[in-house]
Amino acid sequence: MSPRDMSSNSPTVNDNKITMKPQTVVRKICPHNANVSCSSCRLNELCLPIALNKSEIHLLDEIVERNRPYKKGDHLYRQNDDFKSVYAVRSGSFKSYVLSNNGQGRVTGFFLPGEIIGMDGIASKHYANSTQALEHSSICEIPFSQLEKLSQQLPSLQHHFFAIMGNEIAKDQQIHTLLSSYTAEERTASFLLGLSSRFAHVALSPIRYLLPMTRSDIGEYLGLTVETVSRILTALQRKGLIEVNNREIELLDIEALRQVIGSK
Amino acid sequence: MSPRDMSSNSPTVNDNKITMKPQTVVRKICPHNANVSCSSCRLNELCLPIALNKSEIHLLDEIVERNRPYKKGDHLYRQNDDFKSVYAVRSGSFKSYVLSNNGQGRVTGFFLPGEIIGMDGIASKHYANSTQALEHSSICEIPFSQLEKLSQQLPSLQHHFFAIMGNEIAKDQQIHTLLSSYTAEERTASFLLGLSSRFAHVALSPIRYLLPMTRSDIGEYLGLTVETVSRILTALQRKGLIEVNNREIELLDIEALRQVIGSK
DNA sequence: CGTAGTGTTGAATTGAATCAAGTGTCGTGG
DNA sequence: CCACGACACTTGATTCAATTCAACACTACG
Repeated sequence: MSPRDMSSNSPTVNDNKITMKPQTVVRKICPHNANVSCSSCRLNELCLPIALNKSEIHLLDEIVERNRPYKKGDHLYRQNDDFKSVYAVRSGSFKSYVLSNNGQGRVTGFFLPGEIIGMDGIASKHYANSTQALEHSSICEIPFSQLEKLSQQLPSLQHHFFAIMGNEIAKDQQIHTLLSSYTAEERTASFLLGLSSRFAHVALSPIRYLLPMTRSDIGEYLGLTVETVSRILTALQRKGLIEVNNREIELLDIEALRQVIGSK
Repeated sequence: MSPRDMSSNSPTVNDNKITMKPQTVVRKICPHNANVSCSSCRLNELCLPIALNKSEIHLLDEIVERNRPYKKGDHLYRQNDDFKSVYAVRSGSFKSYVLSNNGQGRVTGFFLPGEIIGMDGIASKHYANSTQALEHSSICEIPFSQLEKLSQQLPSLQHHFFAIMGNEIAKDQQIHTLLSSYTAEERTASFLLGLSSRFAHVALSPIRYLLPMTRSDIGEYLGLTVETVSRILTALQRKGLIEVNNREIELLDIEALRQVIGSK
């Protein structure tokens, strides 16, 4: 159940912190952006606010910039741009990729609602990849220097952001293992199951979903060619483990899919 | 060897925890552990203390535990152990690995002096892999909850640790690209060059060094078999790019090695 | 309603794995 | 200090999973 309901009417107490407060409340109420505040966002639990109490969430709300929506193909930032913010996906999806010298792209990540983008730029102060919307999408931009400042004041925010970064590191290492030892079929099964549980997190069906990315994106992410991805999907379908219709995926036998990667 | 002689003569001061400081100075001066304090550690700039001033470093010194040396094969922690600390390599080297269900291990990382180990456990509170010493090695253990507390007090420490984690994320994504699109030769060349610059960071020769790990470790890390690693090293040697003698590597033509991965 | 992008399928090729048979090296205990 | 055994490493022959090349079908959007 969500924290929600926050007394919408009390601009009173909670802000004592950073400099000024009244205006921010006004901004939060801005009409044409429905679920605009962190406290009322249904992704609450995935994104940064988890573990913050109400007054803390208001402080976070103040630094979050809710940009205009991005349409398919729009870039959030490009490889080597100055690092300024991390981003939380509000709706839609994104992919990160790098371009090799020979022109080929390699996809380094996909991002669904509630997930955080851009942490690869923190250390070098430049984004290490480009990221673009895979469909019409919206984003919360969180200026990193402000996030750092706020983390000084809110131990639970610092703790949570360490956890988010640690989670990213753990996930990246799982992918390392996948890429270094899984077959094409194992990679694909693992990918489909991974998407499944990420969709479940945002209250979408874990057994029937639309792929936001192309076969080519999947291939570049998994270290396979488009043709191989296509063939594996067909093969998994023939075995009765999934049903594929273009971008629509249905997982018919999750247990058997888990078996595919069972020994790994 | 035993946990070292711990000041055999002063059962006094140094044990009790945080909150007191004068004693810590005593500990730092403990004779048989030459570069024991962060401020005098030659890895200063790689590890956490960078960007801290002297009094801040003293605070850090207080929470760092300098464990007894580890010998080859000793485990720092094992997969699924409770997460408690991150570790900075003081000397020697370590590898992290996971065991797959079918018994095979896959190496997820190598760690040289000045590098930080264990961040994969931050989010889940359990280490996601096992890590063990590749040779006789020593470590600084940094209890994470204390690091968090101290980061609340020292903005530059928080900033630096965010950067360390961001760097780990960026590195992991480079490896993603390597594993998903490089050939065996490109992976190997990239690996040798990567080690080269990491050795350079700790003031060791970037053109002539000893591999702390086996061919098999390298293979498990790069997603190749031992045989392939061996063949590639031989091939690079035949081409005159490197000289290999068992674990000893000499980079004869760094520019040509870069060319190997040039188009990527 | 056409065209560019996306996806599928088949046949041939190939890079790396596997299988196999060694040699080399190191640490330990006799 | 040497010999032994366990690893670590190398090299060759063969196999195989995935890529490459090629041709075609679908679909979606301006």
